[in-house]
Amino acid sequence: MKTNETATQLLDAAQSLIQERGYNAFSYKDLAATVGIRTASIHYHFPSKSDLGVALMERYVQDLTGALAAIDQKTRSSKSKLKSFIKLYTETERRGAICLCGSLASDRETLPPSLQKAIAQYLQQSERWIAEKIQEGVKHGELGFRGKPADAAATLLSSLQGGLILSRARGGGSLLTTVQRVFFETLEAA
Amino acid sequence: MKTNETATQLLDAAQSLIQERGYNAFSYKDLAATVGIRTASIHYHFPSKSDLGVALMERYVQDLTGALAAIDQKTRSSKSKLKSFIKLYTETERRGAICLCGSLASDRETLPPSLQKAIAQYLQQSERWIAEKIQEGVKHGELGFRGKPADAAATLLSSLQGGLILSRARGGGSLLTTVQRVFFETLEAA
DNA sequence: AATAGCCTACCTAGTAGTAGGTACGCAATC
DNA sequence: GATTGCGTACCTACTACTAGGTAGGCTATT
Repeated sequence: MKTNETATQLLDAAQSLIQERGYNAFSYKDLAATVGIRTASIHYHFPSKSDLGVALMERYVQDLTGALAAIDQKTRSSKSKLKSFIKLYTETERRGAICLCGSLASDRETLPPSLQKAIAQYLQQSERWIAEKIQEGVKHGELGFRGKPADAAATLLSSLQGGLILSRARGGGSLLTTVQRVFFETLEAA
Repeated sequence: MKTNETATQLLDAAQSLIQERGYNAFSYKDLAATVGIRTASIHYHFPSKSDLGVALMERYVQDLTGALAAIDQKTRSSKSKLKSFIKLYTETERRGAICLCGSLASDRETLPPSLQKAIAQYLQQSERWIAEKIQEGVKHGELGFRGKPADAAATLLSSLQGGLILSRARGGGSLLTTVQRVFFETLEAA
């Protein structure tokens, strides 16, 4: 098998496992079983577990950048852009998973600094993008929010990340639909 | 040393470790080092790690029940009750920790069912209490919120739990102050 | 004398990671 | 066009260590 293929499979498997169980609750053994190679061979692609984690977050940040660009391109109104963003989270919720970054952030204190940085970067990028869209929406009279866009952005991201965790703890249901509704009630209160 | 004393010390140490690092990232060895006994002796108090986890969540639920009762007793207005509730979280934030229950909820899929139930109970109890206060506030004309109190309650709890995680990922600052501000802006938009 | 609380000494299973080797493909050289 | 040399992608077998957990003994209190 080609390097990239196996490496990609390993990243995919690791991502699923982290989103389902957490960074400290998966092993190279789990990965090996999923991909169909031996644990030792994983070290060829990712010398250490934290190397794998860093690679995973790098890919995740890239995916985010791509997803945000796609939203910006194909959607016009700020409100529908924000809805598309939230949809990224409701899809994760439907899978019964939590955000890779949220999962890693929970385990933050046990992770190497390089991973901690990647986590912060992902969240910061998300937050900034949300704040931009809110600001635009307010500017164009689409949204009637009088507070600071950055405040609403931080709150939305918090409630999405937390919402995923609580949703799973509830054992199902669409908590994020509720979060979205409340969020737009806040923004549209004119 | 008396049983209760050691057991309490073990619970305290375990709680700190879980709030800092997560359930799967602490061991009886860590506990033993903190409390000053051998790992084997911990099994005398808590035969298995999940027994410890369950005992911990039971205590945490009791603490919550007590805290909510105390708030209900000493505070009059719904708004200040909600503020007192949020203060429980800002104190956790200041310690650089996350909620015990939120931490366990992140690791949910790796935990025994008894613990999963305890987590759900804690969150449900919190959510119900918040919803009650919002409903009261609206009824007494204190809060001008037109949506469902249960929706706002679920959203607030999500943003508090998520906020604790994001705040730590940021490496400081008072994100929850922002969350609180946005929350009351939502509630008071009349 | 019984019991509570902790100990030493051990177990099994699993962890990340390493050492050394094999099979194979792809170039450059003869 | 066969040979040499090197890189890739994987393997088996192992190391050193940690995990939670158990058996049985010692000691101080009751």
